Amino acid sequence: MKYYYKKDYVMTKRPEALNTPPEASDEFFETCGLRVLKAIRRIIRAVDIHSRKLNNEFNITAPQMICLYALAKGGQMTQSELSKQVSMGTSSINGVIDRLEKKELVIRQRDTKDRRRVFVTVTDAGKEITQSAPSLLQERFSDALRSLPELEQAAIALSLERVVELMEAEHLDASPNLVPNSQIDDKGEQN
Amino acid sequence: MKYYYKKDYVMTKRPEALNTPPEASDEFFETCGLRVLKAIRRIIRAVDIHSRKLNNEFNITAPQMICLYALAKGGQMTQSELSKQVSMGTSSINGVIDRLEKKELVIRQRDTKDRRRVFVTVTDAGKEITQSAPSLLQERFSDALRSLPELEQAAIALSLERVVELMEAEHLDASPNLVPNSQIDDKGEQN
DNA sequence: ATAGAATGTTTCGTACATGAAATATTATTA
DNA sequence: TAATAATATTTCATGTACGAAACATTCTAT
Repeated sequence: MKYYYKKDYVMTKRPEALNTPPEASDEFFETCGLRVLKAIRRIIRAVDIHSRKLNNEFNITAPQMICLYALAKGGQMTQSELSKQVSMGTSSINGVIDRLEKKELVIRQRDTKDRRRVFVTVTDAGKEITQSAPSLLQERFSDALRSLPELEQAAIALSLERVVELMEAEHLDASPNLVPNSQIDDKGEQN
Repeated sequence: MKYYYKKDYVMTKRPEALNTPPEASDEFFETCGLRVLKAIRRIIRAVDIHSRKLNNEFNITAPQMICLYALAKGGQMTQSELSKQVSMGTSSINGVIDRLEKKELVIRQRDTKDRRRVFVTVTDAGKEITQSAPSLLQERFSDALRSLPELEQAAIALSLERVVELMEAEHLDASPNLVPNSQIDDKGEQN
């Protein structure tokens, strides 16, 4: 029910920290908090710009690629299932699927048993894209990341996940489409 | 000059990794890279959701707050100047200022000397908001962050900034509105 | 002095992303 | 069975965010 970390990657030095810490000086925090916030904004921007570049070069954006990839990997799937897989709201997904469908990388088919459900399936053209460019998403950023020492890669992943944890804790009560979370990560981390 | 990690915050169970390291196995990377990417997407989502919540409760979104705050702190400013301050494109800023202007938290005034320029100024109502709610932006996320031990706060900030560095490296060549960067950070980090 | 370069802002088209409400379908239960 | 509840998708309004192009104004070199 509560958040947790992958068994192997845990912060050392965390036990006493829990006892010592209370008041990190406000001054220090001011710097740090703003640094974090600013960094997040810049990351968001960089992600956006990267996605546009993808779109110019390959006529597919990052969110579209992510959905296509998840569908290719997970097979036929309903939009709400997909939405959990990729951490997006159902209405956001809907637009993305619209665009993918228009490009014929994906088709929608109503379930014949329960006609409320609509399955989304990757077409052959769609599959081709995911195969020929499996790391379009990651691209040079990935190369850069890969070039860092493993330890630092892990540390970055951990920090980001920590931030996610902090941020999502706020919203657990407020996101209608979000499932409790124990549901989302069926295996410690969805996907 | 280089990034480093505080000695205390290292992963457990990873010591051999230090000796093995050069070529992070693709498998390891696969996990790590995807973890990072996924974490980033979730951060983006959390930020967005947080912003909407702000908007519901206080009728002002995070980007609007950020701009207002930057204007209050930096004083009268042109939109392109602001855009550098807050790491957003000029056309994005324009929309945000439109909305702030509509709420009368800000006014636009043409420079009488060089009539191309338009200064944006915070109104009294705007100032009041920035003062009465200086940390609306940060809110509970900040409380959470503040509650972490200093060292971990620092580690998180560092990791995020590392990610920014990696991501922005990709785009330096491709962003028409972006200034070289040495210009942006007048002191290693703008603001 | 004037054509054209440079600078600054705004508009336009597109895509994302969300929550709320509308719709469609199936399940429940009185 | 008929009202109602529950589930699933879609539509709508809003806001962010960007790049390219349109405008407006000033500067510059002829």
